[in-house]
Amino acid sequence: MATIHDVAQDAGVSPTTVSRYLNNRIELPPSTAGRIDAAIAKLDYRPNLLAKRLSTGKTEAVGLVTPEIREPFFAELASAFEDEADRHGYTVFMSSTRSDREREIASLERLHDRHVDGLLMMTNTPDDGTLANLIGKRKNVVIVDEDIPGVSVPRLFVENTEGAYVATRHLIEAGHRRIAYLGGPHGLLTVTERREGFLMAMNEAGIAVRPEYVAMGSFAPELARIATRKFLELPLPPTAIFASSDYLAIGAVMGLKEAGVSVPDDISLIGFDDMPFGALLTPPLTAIRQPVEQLGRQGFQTLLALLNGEAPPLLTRLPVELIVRQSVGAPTQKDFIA
Amino acid sequence: MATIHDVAQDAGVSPTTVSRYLNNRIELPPSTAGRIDAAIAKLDYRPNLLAKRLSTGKTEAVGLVTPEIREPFFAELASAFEDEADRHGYTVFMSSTRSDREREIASLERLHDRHVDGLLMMTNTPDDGTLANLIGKRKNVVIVDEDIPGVSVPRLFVENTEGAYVATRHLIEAGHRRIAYLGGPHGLLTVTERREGFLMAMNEAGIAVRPEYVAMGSFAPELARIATRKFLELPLPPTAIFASSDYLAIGAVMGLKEAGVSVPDDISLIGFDDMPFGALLTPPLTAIRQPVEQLGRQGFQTLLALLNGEAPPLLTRLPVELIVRQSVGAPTQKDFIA
DNA sequence: TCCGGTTACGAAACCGCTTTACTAAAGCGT
DNA sequence: ACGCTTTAGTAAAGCGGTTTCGTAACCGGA
Repeated sequence: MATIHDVAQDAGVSPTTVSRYLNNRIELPPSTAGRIDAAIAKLDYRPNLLAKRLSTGKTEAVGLVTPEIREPFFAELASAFEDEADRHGYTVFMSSTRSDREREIASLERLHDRHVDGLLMMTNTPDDGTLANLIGKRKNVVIVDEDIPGVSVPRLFVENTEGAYVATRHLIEAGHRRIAYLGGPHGLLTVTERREGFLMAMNEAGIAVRPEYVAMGSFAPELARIATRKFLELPLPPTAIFASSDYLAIGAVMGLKEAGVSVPDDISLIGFDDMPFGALLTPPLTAIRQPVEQLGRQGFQTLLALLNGEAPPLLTRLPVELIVRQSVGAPTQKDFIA
Repeated sequence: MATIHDVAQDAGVSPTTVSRYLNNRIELPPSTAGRIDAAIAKLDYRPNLLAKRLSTGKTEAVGLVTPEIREPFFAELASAFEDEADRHGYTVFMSSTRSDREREIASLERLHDRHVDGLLMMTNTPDDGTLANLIGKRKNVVIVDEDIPGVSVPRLFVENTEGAYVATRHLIEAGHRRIAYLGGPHGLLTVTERREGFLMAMNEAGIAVRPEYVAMGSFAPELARIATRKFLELPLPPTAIFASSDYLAIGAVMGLKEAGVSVPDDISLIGFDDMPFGALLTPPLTAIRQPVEQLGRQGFQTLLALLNGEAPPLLTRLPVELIVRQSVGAPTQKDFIA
């Protein structure tokens, strides 16, 4: 492979000149510039990025840490993030930690190793302080979607509370009062906030929240399925379920289907996320939509601001939106009797 | 940040010694080794990978080029690929080209720029020779899933023909004879092969393929939806549809639902891919499953073999499997009458 | 003709690590 | 006590760029 020296030699100038010419740090007479251009073309010269980076200390690359790239939410966010990065001349290192703390740490180290100029961090397991501690020592980190408490870096979240509130109101306005809630694992910001939004709407409507209508603990569809079955076996089953994530909604759909309960005729269901598959369910899932694409793009922009020495806001909240499809209806007569 | 020089100084040895010690190229007396270890710990030294790479010429990183990381098929493949790479000490650069030729080319250049030691290439738009030309000049490229004709690098495909054959047989064995086919864009290996498998099974069963039962041209659900509506408006509509991709199956489901036709009572449907959402459809989709995970893992292994100077097979075919769910039934009485 | 200012470019140090080639000192057998 | 082999290291030259500092040549004006 040709180096800058080869080009310089061929053009009859010094490497310095070639370097400066290529980086627009010098104005060259057309004749010289022409010779350099010709040499580059002739030798098919491409600057060695490694060398350039070592020399400049900038990598023009950023990292994206996701728990699991397989999951549509993260995949979509990653896609938008990458597109935005690309648009700004940055390449991105994606890594999928599979929610493994070790791998999360490794990706943070990567930043330290100057692989990347900065990174966008996502996690979905509560931090015991390890991550916070590590992030505290690094620069140029942006946290998205789920919080890592105890560090002061820019964060980008959605309006979880507001979203859950709107979802719950939607059920209440449809006439439901016996509303069940499927929540995620304890200790996570999204989980806490969404639960809060749910409680807010219930309180506001003067509806007491029955403990037997609430199931928390995981985002796994399987647990949601089981919890849903339990709801149905209650002497007085709920007339609606708010699944605080579309994955939980899937589990609920499975549980309802098994029990032969039909949505929305027998029971209403609302999700949170609005993943593409929601529209494919039968009936299509009414849900709170998270602005995933924007989360990715704005995540990069925030990171870029950080890299440019600006001071982006420490906390940004993106709005969510209610997408009405067909999984929410009025409670049936039979429920009023029961 | 501490450099190898700082460590050397602190330990009272030369950088050479530290470097060799860290790379296991030298046996040091415990006292010296201890001093170096202590210095490393004390200074929190981490080797600068950029410098190391520049020096060694190896990056220990590989690239993964996908058309669209948002799509479950590629996301899942990427996840497996990354996991396998990680297990072998490689980090991976993922890039999502959005089927844009420019971006595909850029990712190939990246390899040339020594960003990565090698890469796994996936594309889903027919090549006009540009990609083939570029790949021909590079080393350490593995092609997966879809072919780029005209280059001689290791390829990893699934048994497309066999899969389509099995799917078609499954419909025929259920009693169908009026079978429609939804195919993808022309010029793609998977499309050609799957079509071939379909034709094989039909021929073998002595069933003539009616041109009005075949719709090709794209993997977009929307087109499949429209094609499905057309099938239904035929004087003698098909009793079964073979969607040669799950995305096409989604379109078919939409079209059927709109027309109020029920699956599998009125018409049977079979897909190809077996994406996670297939199980969520109503009814759950019977489909040919592609070994996506294995495609990713074996893709990396093949690449690794290439990097190690071995000569992996130029063509590997991974088997597919029929997953029977509930979208295929017998043709109804009414169909026999019609 | 000489001076000051451009113009056009180069030498060399540096980024942080690896690796080749080499050596001082210790250990060992006789 | 001497030569030979280990042992335990080192100096220096890269890898391929960037950047700081500097200068030779030319040019116009007094």
